[in-house]
Amino acid sequence: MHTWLMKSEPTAFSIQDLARAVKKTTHWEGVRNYQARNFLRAMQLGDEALFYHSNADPSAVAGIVKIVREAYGDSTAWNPKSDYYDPKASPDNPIWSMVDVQLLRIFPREIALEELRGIKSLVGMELLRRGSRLSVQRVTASQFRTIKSLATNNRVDAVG
DNA sequence: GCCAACGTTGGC
DNA sequence: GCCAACGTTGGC
Repeated sequence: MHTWLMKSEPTAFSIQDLARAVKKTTHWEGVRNYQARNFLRAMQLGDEALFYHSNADPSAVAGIVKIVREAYGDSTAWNPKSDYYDPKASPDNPIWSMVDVQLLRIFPREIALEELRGIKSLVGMELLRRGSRLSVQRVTASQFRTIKSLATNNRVDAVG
């Protein structure tokens, strides 16, 4: 199993929106960056991803989702009415991919970006890199574990 | 293939 | 709302 981090602006789609969705599942549509798309394509059934609220107050990791369908063509790319429309894409040549994710858990408390920056074992994490913008990122197993335990353990020093 | 211009992301 | 960082576009 691999672990990932996926960003969403909560004003567009929050983890609470996912909790309300049918089967707590959604298409992760609209990724329009090649590196992020390639990560989507590398995802395998059962992989887990941190759900990150970007451009939020505060920006924070809010929970965990599971990949329940591997990459397939992102149909919003050939829908002229979609915000994510790409005239170069078509059903025969999707260009862009999406996966389906299902909510695993909403953390009892969010882990804000500022808090993550204070955790020694997370130094070097892609999310914390200056200028990091990638909306789908790889996360190491140990980074994933650290953040998961932070969410249920207030003793930050225990894992920092 | 270089690189300036432009658009977007996202923290602050 | 500002703006740094980054990716993409397109002229040459």
